[in-house]
Amino acid sequence: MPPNLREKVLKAAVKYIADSGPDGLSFRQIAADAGVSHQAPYHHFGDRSAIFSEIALQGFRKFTAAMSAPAHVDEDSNLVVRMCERYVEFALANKGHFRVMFRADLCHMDESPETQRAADDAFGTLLQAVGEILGPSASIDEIRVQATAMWSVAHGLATLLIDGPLENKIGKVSDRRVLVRAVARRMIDGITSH
Amino acid sequence: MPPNLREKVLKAAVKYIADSGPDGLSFRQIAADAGVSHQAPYHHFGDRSAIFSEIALQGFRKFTAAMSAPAHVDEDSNLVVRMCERYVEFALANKGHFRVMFRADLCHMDESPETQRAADDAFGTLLQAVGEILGPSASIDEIRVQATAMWSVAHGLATLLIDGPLENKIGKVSDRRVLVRAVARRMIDGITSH
DNA sequence: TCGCTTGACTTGATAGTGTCAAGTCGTGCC
DNA sequence: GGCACGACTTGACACTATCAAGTCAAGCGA
Repeated sequence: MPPNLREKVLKAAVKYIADSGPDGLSFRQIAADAGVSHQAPYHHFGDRSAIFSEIALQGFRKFTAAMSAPAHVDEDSNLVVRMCERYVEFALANKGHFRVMFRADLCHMDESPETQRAADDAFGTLLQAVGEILGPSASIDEIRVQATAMWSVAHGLATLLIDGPLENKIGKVSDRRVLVRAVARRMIDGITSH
Repeated sequence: MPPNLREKVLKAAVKYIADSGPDGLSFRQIAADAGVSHQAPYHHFGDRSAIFSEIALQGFRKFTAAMSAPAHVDEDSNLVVRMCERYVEFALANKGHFRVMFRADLCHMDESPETQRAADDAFGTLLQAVGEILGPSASIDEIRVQATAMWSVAHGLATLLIDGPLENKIGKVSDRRVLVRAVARRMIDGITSH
């Protein structure tokens, strides 16, 4: 009866994870909600970890697309600030994907090279952007350190905002933007004044 | 027969989490390993989430202690760099605790006010340290933003190093120190040149 | 000493879970 | 007509947390 059970299951899983986290996720419950037998989803994903790999794969692709999209008019003019902002906004807008993307214990990257490659691409996007800022004179090591710095800030902010102690303290998008920009500004000042 | 089952269970749980993450943790398995019935641990903790709350509580206390310890001779002279370093080193040295501390879904802070308070204390330590750096002229908002920036960097680095894509890339303590210091230096430059 | 609580368990049962192993059933193809 | 194959279903297994009763020794007031 359902035109595409696979999509339906995937969507339900992402929604559940966004609401309640990945741990309580139950294949059987999803199957019951979709009105199919408890083994129907298993047919499409084979394994509990397979659905997480798939979600992570989608997530990394969406992530890379979001990061490398052309600059919008109401975004910060600075590239690094913009990327930090996008990183955090992506995480907040795609909780269901983001919560899985950095959980190696769920994804089993080694069994899903596609997901691994999508993750590498995502990091590549970051490296490239930082390389552009620093200019051609920067060493690969320098770029790597700066990219790691930027990534850490954005990732730390995102996780603290989603699951951490900042969870309910900064709910409004406008407030979040102010915070992210303020934090990222410090970073970029540090980088360029180096 | 065992002098203190509670401690034994707690220790086993922390070790398991450090090795394999919190998700596969089984009360029954721990009980079996300890040579007691499957309900014995349940008597001490009442609930699966209770043991996570306890671990988080211990973690936050150890964390606060580690952060506010007097400066050691081979540490960076800069306070913020030192705190970032300690943060990351704490996370790496206490994976079992750290993995639980920022997982609100596991801890149920609202049911364990003690753990909540310990977490607040930890954030208080950070705020205080940043306040000292900025001096008495800094506004509370400014301190908060800077503390969040520092926290984000340290937290992002720690999580990326423990479970993220940097997991196996920077294993050596010496390399880690170089990276953390380099990243933190950018931060502090950004803060003081503000 | 009797009765009673209380802490530290044990035993048994229940519901829910992922996963293995067989079916079933309609569609398309040679 | 025969047959493979995708998309399921049904049934069973081992494992899990959790509820509900025991058991059993230590401690204590009367």
